[in-house]
Amino acid sequence: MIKHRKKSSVTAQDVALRAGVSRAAVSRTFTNNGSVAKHTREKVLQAANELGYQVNFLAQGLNRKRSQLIGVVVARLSDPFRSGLLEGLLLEIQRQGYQAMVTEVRNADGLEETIRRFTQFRVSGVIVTSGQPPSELVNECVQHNIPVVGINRQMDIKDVDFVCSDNKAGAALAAQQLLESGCKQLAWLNYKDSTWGGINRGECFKHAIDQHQLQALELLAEQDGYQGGRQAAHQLCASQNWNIDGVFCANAQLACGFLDGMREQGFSAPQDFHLIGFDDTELTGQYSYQLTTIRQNIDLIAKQAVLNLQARGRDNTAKQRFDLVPVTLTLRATSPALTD
Amino acid sequence: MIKHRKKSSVTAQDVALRAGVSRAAVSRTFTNNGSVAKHTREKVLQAANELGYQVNFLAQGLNRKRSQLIGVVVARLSDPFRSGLLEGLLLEIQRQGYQAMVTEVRNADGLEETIRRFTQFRVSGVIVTSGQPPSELVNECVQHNIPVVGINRQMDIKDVDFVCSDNKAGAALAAQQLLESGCKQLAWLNYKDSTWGGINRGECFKHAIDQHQLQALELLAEQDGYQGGRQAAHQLCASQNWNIDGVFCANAQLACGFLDGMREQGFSAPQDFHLIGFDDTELTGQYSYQLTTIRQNIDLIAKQAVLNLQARGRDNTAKQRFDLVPVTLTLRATSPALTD
DNA sequence: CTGTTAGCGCTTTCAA
DNA sequence: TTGAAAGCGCTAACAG
Repeated sequence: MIKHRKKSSVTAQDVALRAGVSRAAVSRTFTNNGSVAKHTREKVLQAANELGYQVNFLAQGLNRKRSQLIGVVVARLSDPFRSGLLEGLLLEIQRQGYQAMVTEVRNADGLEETIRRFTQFRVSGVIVTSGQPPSELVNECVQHNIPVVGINRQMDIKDVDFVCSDNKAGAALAAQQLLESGCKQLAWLNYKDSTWGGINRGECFKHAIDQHQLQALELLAEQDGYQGGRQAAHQLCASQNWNIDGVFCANAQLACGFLDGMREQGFSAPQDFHLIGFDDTELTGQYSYQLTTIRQNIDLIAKQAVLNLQARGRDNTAKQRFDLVPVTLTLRATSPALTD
Repeated sequence: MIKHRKKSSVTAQDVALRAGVSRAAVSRTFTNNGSVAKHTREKVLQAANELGYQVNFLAQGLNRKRSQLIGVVVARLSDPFRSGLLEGLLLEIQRQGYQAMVTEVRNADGLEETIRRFTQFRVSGVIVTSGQPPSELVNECVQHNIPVVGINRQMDIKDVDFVCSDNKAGAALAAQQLLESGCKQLAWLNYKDSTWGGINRGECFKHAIDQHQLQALELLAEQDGYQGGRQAAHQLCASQNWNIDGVFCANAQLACGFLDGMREQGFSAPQDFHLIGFDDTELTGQYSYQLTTIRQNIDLIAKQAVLNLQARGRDNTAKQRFDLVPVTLTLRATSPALTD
């Protein structure tokens, strides 16, 4: 009775044996690395097929000192823009033949731990969509030759590439639209502990209307997201004789909340005021909102992020990059197209 | 001049050398596996600290034939429920000390490729929140001793554990609420190519009202999501003398779309009809919707899923599990609480 | 409790 | 173009 030792998985050795070649030949055909004779290659492929061979990525990565993993840091996926961005990133990462490791991070400690974990898996790159990577950690990545790219983050870290929606252009578009629509009293709504992206948009907005000798009232929501926007609206209405007629918001959630908050008080857009958000999520297009927004090009952002990772993977001496991704104005009901 | 060879990363060997112990001792202290004298342990820890040593997970996994990775299959993250579920899963996966690999899958081929990739990384488990894993692939997992759990999927695959919201209870709650609110003509709205979860809810709903000698009109949306619901409403209104006064929807997106669609035609809930959705996403609670829904307990689902993975990892001979996670009725404006 | 040893499965020089 | 051989960094018997 033959003891048929059941191996848990087929290895390159098994394939080599069956194809009558060496382990090296198998490796070569599967990585398109060295040169393999057409004939050998076919033998290997057939044997592999018959055996159901699959490369062990752990072993491969260990050897190459680099896995085909890309680490992605996310937070607050409940925000549709953020989940949309993640979706875009996943698609692009997969399209380029990588596999995404994703971590939800709640605070700076979490970020640190996460990035450390990423390096332990020898990822090919790290994409940060939330939080500010501590420069010490980034250094660790650089030492391991792991490229890091930040999306919509403050661009103040050495050795990290950034891709960011063109907040300045977006703010200018919003300002232009509001002013050309005849708004006289503008306001800017943001979460009080906003991320850099929001703050940056606000600064750009103020700067844009400053050109017209105007100033924006600054509304700071106590909470983030929908509820924050709603409460901000309530507060605004509670204040005596407010006369705002044009509002620009740091993101779509705030904007929708603000719109609803105003509605609760009996005001609506565009009748009583104009409203422009930022992000253009699915929600903003819905009948009950029909929000005019600045649209971020998620696909492009994702593509650019992965591209940067790859580029720096090839040449880590490249100069730090700051990519601005164009945004567009999506006109809907809350600040409709101008009809000359 | 000493040639100081710059090693790219610190290995257990380096730590061992510095601490004056063997490589094995280092391994032991870091995996809490064998027994280590307190003193040795401390020496190792200190040396590791000084050197900035981090376990190489690729090597560890290769050796153990199992990485601390968990593969998660997702789709259509634009649906808030789905992104919420992913968030819950990420949190739980991390809490249990694993790291999530996530793949967005668009079709059956993609699922197959993905699961294969997961096995190549020797994941500790696979969580499928979208698509139906081909049983052939599942077999491959089982061979590699990789547990698979499906969430809200059809429970018809051998060797896969399932965790699923209690659709039956949810449908019953919805039916009860609608009937007790005085609705006489019920309808059930679903996407025409719905996933199993939706279909199952519908069947349960029909069954529930059947007990009261009632039948539900079946509304099938041509599209999924918000727009599908909206169009379904338009279609309903276009049909002559419809007299529906209570609607149950397969998910929140459809429900919100339906509500908006009806509003566009001049009808609203709860004045003209009652409406209950399924999922209870952030959106459903917003002022403009205030949808009464059946709430799925995402945290529990996530917890249960990871638990099942772990349990089966320990004992893969365990009996196939079908876990039902309780749901609750969240009463809001579109079908308000009964006031006796 | 500790060190020695033999791999895990793959890639990659280096000669042939 | 091919094979032999030396690791990648870690774990897990096994013997002391």
